[in-house]
Amino acid sequence: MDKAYDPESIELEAQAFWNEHRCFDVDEDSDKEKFYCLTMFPYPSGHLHMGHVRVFTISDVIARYQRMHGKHVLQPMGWDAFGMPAENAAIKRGIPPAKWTYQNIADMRGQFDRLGYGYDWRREVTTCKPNYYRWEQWLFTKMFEKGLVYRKNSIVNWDPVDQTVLANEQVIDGRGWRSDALVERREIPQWFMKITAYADELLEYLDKLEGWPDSVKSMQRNWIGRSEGIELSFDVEDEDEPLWVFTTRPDTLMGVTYMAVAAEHPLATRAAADNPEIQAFIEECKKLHAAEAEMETMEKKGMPLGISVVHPVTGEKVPLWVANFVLMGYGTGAVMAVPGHDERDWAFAGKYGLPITQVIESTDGTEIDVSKAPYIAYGKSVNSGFIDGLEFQAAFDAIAERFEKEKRGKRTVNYRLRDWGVSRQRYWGSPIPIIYCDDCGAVPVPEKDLPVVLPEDVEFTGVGSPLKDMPEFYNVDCPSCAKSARRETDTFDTFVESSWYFSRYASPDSDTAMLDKREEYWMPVDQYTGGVEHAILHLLYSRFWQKVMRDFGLSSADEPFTNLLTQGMVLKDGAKMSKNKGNTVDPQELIERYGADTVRLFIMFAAPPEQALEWSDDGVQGASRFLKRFWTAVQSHVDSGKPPALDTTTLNDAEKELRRKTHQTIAKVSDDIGRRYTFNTAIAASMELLNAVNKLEHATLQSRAIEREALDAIVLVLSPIVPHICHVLWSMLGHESAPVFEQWPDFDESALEQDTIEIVVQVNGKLRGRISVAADTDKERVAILALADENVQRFVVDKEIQKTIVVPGKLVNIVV
RNA sequence: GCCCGGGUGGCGGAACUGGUAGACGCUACGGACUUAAAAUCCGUUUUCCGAAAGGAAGUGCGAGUUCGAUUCUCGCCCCGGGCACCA
Repeated sequence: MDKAYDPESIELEAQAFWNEHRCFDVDEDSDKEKFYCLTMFPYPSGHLHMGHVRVFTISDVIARYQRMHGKHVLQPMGWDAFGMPAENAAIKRGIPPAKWTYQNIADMRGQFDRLGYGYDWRREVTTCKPNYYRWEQWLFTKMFEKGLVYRKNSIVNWDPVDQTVLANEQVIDGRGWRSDALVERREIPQWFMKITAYADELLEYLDKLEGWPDSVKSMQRNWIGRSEGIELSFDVEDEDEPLWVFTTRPDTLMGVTYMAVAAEHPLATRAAADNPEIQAFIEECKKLHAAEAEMETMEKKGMPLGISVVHPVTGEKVPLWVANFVLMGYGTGAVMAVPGHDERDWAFAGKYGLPITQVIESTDGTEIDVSKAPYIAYGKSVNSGFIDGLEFQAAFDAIAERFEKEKRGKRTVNYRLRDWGVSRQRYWGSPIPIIYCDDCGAVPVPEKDLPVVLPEDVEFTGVGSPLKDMPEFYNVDCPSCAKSARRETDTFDTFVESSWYFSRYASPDSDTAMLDKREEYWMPVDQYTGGVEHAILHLLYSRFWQKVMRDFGLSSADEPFTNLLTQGMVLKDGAKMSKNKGNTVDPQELIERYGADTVRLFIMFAAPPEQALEWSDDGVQGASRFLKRFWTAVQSHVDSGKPPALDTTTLNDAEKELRRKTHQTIAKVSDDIGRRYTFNTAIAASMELLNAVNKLEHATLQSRAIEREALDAIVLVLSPIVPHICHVLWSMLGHESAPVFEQWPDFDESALEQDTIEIVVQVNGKLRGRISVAADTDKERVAILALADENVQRFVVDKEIQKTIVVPGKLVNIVV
């Protein structure tokens, strides 16, 4: 009696085997080529979702594939354990964030194991543990000493009712998500990391990241936003200090008809002092919340400040305005406005009746009317005195020289990138290791006092941070002068933890250093896989920290991730799965019903990894059906006894054909998994081969040998994707070893050769016939045979042939 | 608003370097097996015309380059991701 395919029992059997042989525990081995395969670690929400299943399966397939190529593969797992959801859960259920988080981690670990992922769990990293975050506190104090961190005022969303800082996500239509109160912008002192000091290197190295998708590199390039321009000063009437602005278009300088400053600019503050209307406008600006998308889409508004600014070339007076779209934190907090040649300035000038003048004309003589639309493109200067007739670069240089000579300006490089604000006014995060002393100022916590441990047993109300109500936490002595001082109660942005965890996996137990020698062996990560939503922030911060760690001598790697795979989201009914929409599918239920292999197979088959994946319950059925067919095919093959040895010299055509298909499939799957990461087409090719095996007629003894070769191949090439069933089938096929220990199969070049090939014949690019020719037929002969085709003749007769294109081995196109 | 993707049958997708559009899977329909159902197996399935052979149209919309365009270029529409305190 045949054994039926029972996913659960064979999956537990395979997993027990891997555990027993410690298959996925790896230590440093300098004799072997290492392969560090990593996924973005999950936030321990407590529930495994389809997005997790997708990303971890992709990575596990790559890890198992590389392993079969003889690589020494490290695949670790850990937890991005700090963050807001734990605080929200604490408010809702009254459980302390730490307790909730640790429980979730325990629950999720079991779910991961059931899916058969090959992790080295000895290296598990949990970011909310003091033995982890102490080292980022330590590096922060080193960065403090080196001047790479600093404190400055910055804007937050303030909920006046809950007395809490809100994340952008918690501001809904300008109101606090829980209180429904109108949110205010508030300036508070916060800690910043000087990522801008690395802007040029972060930009330059993008060109060296050949294993990264172009789209991600392009997004980072634009995010850093390097622009070359000139910083120049305008004198302000009745003021000693000039007003500095940065512009990338100094060639339009003569078209300046007004200037604008941010609401927080000192000139605006001064003008508001004796003008209640300006005061009211500035107040209104402060109501806007901090997201850039809001800034860009809001109605552009402004008010004249009653201050005149002197144009540095003409000496004419232009009015100074305050405008809601000028950002204090970007550039100098002031802009020169050229409405004739800038979209936003043009709209603003039109709205408030400010003059619009033309100072650039097109180089090709196109008519320009700046009263109808601004002319943004580069061109030739006009109405511009000493730069008249000059094109962009010449005008740029002429202005730069003049201002530099007069010491009123200089060439500057400006970045869109801003320094990284790492302070969070939240409880569930790593404490920032700083102590404030009235005499010594901000003092970093000395190394011997690290880590600053976050108290885990707290009352959590959701109003402010509990740390602010814990004198035993914040009352400390100044490390420098021993006077009583106050500990920082802000915590780090959780992006700090995720900016270096990848290195810590190499030395997770090191308690004397952040990283040790083992880091040298494993880093950089060879393959990093994660959601495309992290294309900018996480990946840029990680690159920055890697460079900082390198500069502190902790690592010799310039970049953390050699190859990057950004995976798309899992959708259901066209939308992201979420509890709010009620369109979630619980992976756990599916695993119980169909087994881990079916879930793995479906999620890899449904779409290529970079694309969004549309969930389909029917598709899961299909995956399960395929595995049953696969099981049955192997079983009936085994049941009919041991096949004879393969003798390739005596094969009939059908056998040759199947053998060709076997080797084509090995070649295709190797390329699809190893190079293209198109797991869906690799699976499709394997399905085709199985279909061909089932169709083979057993006319000779050799046919069973051919069938065995094909089945062996399918088991091996599918083993990274559906490792459990393949583990058992491999043993059913009589092999003593297990697929995890096997080498990836090679394909036989000679099996791919074909005697006759099919050539497609087109007339005027339209398919009109097919001809079968010997593989070595020359071009001329192919053209003649093509023309002779009956159906082709119908379209060629009575017409003059103008051209015949022959694509060897593929097609003939006859142009009439 | 800005930056980055995507748009192909009833559905998920394939077509890798400009060369046969729709592989593979799902659904639906028809058939076999069964008292019946499930499961399994066989077949059909882009649309239109045609009994068939075959023909016409067709990859979001509009143009262009080319012997030939899902693929390249330009313009537009729609959908998704990111926009610095969600992770």
